[in-house]
Amino acid sequence: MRWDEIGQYTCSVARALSVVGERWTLLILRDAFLGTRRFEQFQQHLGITRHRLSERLSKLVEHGVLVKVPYQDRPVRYDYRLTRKGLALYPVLMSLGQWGDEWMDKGEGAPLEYVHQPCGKRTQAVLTCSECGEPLRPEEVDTRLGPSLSHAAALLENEGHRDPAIQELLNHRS
Amino acid sequence: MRWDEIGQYTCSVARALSVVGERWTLLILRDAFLGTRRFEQFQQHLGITRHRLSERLSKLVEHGVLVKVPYQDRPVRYDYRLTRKGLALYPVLMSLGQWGDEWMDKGEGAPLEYVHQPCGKRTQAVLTCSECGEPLRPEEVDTRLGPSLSHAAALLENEGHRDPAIQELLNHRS
DNA sequence: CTCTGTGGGTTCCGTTTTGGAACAGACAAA
DNA sequence: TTTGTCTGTTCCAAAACGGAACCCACAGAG
Repeated sequence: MRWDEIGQYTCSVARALSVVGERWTLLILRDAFLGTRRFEQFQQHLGITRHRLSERLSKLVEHGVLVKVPYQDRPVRYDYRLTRKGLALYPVLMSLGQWGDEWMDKGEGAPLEYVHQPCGKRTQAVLTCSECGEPLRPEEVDTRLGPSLSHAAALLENEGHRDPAIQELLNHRS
Repeated sequence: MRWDEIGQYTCSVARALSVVGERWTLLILRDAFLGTRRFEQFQQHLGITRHRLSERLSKLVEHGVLVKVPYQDRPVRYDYRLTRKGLALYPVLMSLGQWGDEWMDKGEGAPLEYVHQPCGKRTQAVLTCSECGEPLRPEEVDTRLGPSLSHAAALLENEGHRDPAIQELLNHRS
């Protein structure tokens, strides 16, 4: 399988990465969350080549993660802004940042701090269960096939086929 | 700036990506979280080439995200297991998956479901404030320089220098 | 009305990184 | 002795990337 085909996996992580998994893309989005909107600014902050930047921005626009909003006519100039789909990536960026803060700080402490306006305190991002609010820990989460997949699995089974990837998943009960 | 230098940014997201930001790496880790431990299994599930897989696994081991644990002698064979550092990436993977579920499901619904054992319910991952427990929304979080960075900024300022990236951050108060 | 500056790109070309497939090595079981 | 399994490594063509130069629309200065 080639990297450009990962969007075809039946896996949400793979599908997500098919949009934001290329070099630079997540850094561009981090910058967008920090308020950057213009081509030049992205380019200066990141040191990415103009060509690459142009390519990445177009792809993000194509996938609806960013929109081009004109901020002047003649000559027409655009801001690149996060859409709702783009804003929904906030947890991804925060989690990455959090992990970097904790495990890659080289002993200097986190470069940035975050203050949660509603409560006014310095905050850290915690991933929690939507149902009970407790932190989600990998050992305490059971993964199982969703309706679409288990339906597909049953069909295959009836026909005597077995998708090895699905079998694996079913076996991962341990 | 070249991609292989992004670890030098003063940015936790960049530092995180310098370890897990290459092609395939996050997919390998997803697989690890689903229980995969052996070279062959990773290779079969992902369809990545053996060469690439070997390279990525070595890098993850080098950075302490995975450890090689022998599961038999003669011939010695290793499991690749998540370390604490690796397990700490769970929020990143879950957030990516969540986003994929919501925005890239092609109308089929999420391929996988998650049950939170302690409360017994199907769950979704929510990023919350460590202090008040409310969901963290990008518009409600103020970003500011951490102690290490603001110290560095002050030093630079004294000497009459200004780091454009830091200035940008200070200006992003909007 | 030419000259310089700015924002946002695109073109070209040499260098790196990938992907695919074959090959290697250590042993176990038949 | 042959076959099979697990974990790699080697080699080469194809794709992605980095750097630098170039392009275009327009604004404002001289």
